[in-house]
Amino acid sequence: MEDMESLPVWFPSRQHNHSSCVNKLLGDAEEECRRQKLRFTEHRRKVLEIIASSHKPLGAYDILEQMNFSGRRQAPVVAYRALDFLINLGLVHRLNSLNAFVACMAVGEDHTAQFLICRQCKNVGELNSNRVSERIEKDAVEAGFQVDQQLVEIIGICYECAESG
Amino acid sequence: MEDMESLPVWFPSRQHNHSSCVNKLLGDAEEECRRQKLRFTEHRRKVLEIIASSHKPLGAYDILEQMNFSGRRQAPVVAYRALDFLINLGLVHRLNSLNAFVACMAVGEDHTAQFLICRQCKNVGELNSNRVSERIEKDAVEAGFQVDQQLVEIIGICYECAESG
DNA sequence: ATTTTAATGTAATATCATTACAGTTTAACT
DNA sequence: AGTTAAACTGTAATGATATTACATTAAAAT
Repeated sequence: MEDMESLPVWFPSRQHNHSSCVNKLLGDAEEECRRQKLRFTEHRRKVLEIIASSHKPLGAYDILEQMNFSGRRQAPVVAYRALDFLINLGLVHRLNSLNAFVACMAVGEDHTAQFLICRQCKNVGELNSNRVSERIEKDAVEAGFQVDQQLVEIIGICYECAESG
Repeated sequence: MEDMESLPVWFPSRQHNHSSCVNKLLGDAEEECRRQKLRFTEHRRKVLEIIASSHKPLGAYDILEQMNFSGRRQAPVVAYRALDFLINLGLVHRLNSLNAFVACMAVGEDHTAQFLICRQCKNVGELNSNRVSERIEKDAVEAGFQVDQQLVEIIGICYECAESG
């Protein structure tokens, strides 16, 4: 029988307002850091802000460019260090098919991040379907494989792009 | 109700003999090229041979090293050109989480390649579960997303590694 | 205050992949 | 067979992504 739970899907709409995302994520980050006694430094805040301001995936060097305070360009490792930190905290995801990064849209909720990547508008959303992750888990186990991590990236066309031709 | 079809899963066993894989793949390649009137050149054959001789994913530069006839080292683009060709033919897959390449173990069979990557022995297999791909397709569509391509990489521990501690 | 741990600054280098263009081979077409 | 077009190769340069190493500074723990 079909599972009838609703899908926890998220995709940025055209009239979507970024600043609320940024605020939410910064809040989540601060709370999470307080809880885990981690330091939310300037670099980390800045990188999170940059990523959260875009629902299109950003490369590490794109982020770096936006980190230039007063013309001073940071070394790549500065961005990568902050990214590692944010990824470990679950605030940022890495898209392996694009070598790029997006803000997590389901912070806190326990989810296997399944990404919806629109190849037209380049926006990225999350389809965090338990049905998918459980199906993968079950079939892998049935095949004798013990799953530690799932990586699901779905490339296609989002609703708005499909509508507008 | 549970779908009872058996899973088309493949994973290299310890006593697995590579040379039969190589032969099968070279045969598949020749046939496919004849059918599509494409040229199966020396570079392409060599790259396929190298990849098929390993079930551990190889980076482009690993492959390149093994292409050195008589000490002469090839330029990277030579490997990438052959890889592109073989990937388009469906004989080789790219693992996005590893920036590496493996031979396809289900040539001809229509499959969405779902990879099982053992983080201990580094071997890679294919779990080509229609149940998984259909679940992804359905849930994405339900979420208003039109799927062109699925990318599923499952990282964990294979049966033999789990057994041996 | 002192010690320890974590984060930063900076430079260098490693790794992965593509572009550009001239030359050659193969296939297709009179 | 000779000509043309298409595909493949050789070679060099460069672009894009990511990590290592190590000295210094800042923060937290004792």
